[in-house]
Amino acid sequence: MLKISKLTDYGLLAAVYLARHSGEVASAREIAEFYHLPVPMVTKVLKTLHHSDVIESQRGVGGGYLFRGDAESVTLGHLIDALEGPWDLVECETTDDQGHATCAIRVACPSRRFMFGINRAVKGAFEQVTLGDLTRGVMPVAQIDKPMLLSRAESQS
Amino acid sequence: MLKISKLTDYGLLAAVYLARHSGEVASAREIAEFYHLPVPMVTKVLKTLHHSDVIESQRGVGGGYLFRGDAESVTLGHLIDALEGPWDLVECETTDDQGHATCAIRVACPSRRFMFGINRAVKGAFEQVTLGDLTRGVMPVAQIDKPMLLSRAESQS
DNA sequence: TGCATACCGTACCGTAGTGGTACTGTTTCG
DNA sequence: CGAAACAGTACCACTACGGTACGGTATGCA
Repeated sequence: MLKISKLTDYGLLAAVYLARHSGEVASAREIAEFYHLPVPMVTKVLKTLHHSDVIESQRGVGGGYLFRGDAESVTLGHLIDALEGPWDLVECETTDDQGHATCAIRVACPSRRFMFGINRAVKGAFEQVTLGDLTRGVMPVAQIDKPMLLSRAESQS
Repeated sequence: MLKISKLTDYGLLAAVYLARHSGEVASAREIAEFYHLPVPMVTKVLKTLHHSDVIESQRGVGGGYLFRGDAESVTLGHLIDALEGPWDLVECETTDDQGHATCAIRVACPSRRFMFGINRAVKGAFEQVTLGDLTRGVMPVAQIDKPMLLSRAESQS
């Protein structure tokens, strides 16, 4: 349905919260209450972010999660990768462990090289937005450079 | 899971097929066999495209579907809208019949004005690719103009 | 007139992913 | 030693997706 899962959505919110309070420890409950979200959901997503080394965790009383580092060097693409796992707009794009495309309808592939481009376009857009932008509430505007686009298509065909 | 549904995928393939044979009538089976896809799936998606007035249909013996018009004036965004229906990256963005946002977690909204931007960014990217590009197998490259982006954010806050 | 072709509409179903909950550890601090 | 908070895993209801089936209608041709 072409939408980000709620879990990923929550993850972005949590990441923004921690980035806004950079260096400070915040418990899962604190974040959940701030956004009025179910605590278990937030803990789940925080674990995921921790596994991807986006945030740090501190166990025990007074523990929680914290973001330490440069918010400008963490991209939205990075966050979504961490939260959604490997993803692609179309199945044909997904690759297995060896990096081989697991293509269901091979015959179609040659007739839609464009899908690779669309996929890359969206990923590229995500890659250019940083966590810092998100914390500042930035509203990015995507553009596709048409002329460059066409020349690219020729050179890569 | 942030991916286009297979039905939409099939729809794009079908649209490309018809655009490549512009003005000619092609049956659902012809298209299905070309891409090695199940016929009922292709018919379903062709009906959808027809409902959105993207393609025309001809019933009876020797009938089928055909694309007539300017492939350059049909955008990828248009096609995806037709195939996926109204969509948004996050639920918070979706609006009801009156255009009001049906927001589950209202408190979070102010803290993520960025989501509107991301959403618009992706839609904007889709809007700049035409059916003509798709038939030519173009590989678009998305770009976000960062400086313009920031000034926009300020002016719109 | 009859029949085959092909679109039209709708309903159905198995499966997988999503959203959410629960429970049992394990670490840390007071 | 007990409360707070993370870690890990398992579970479940529900929805959407992918796919199929079937009865209906319009068209062309013999």
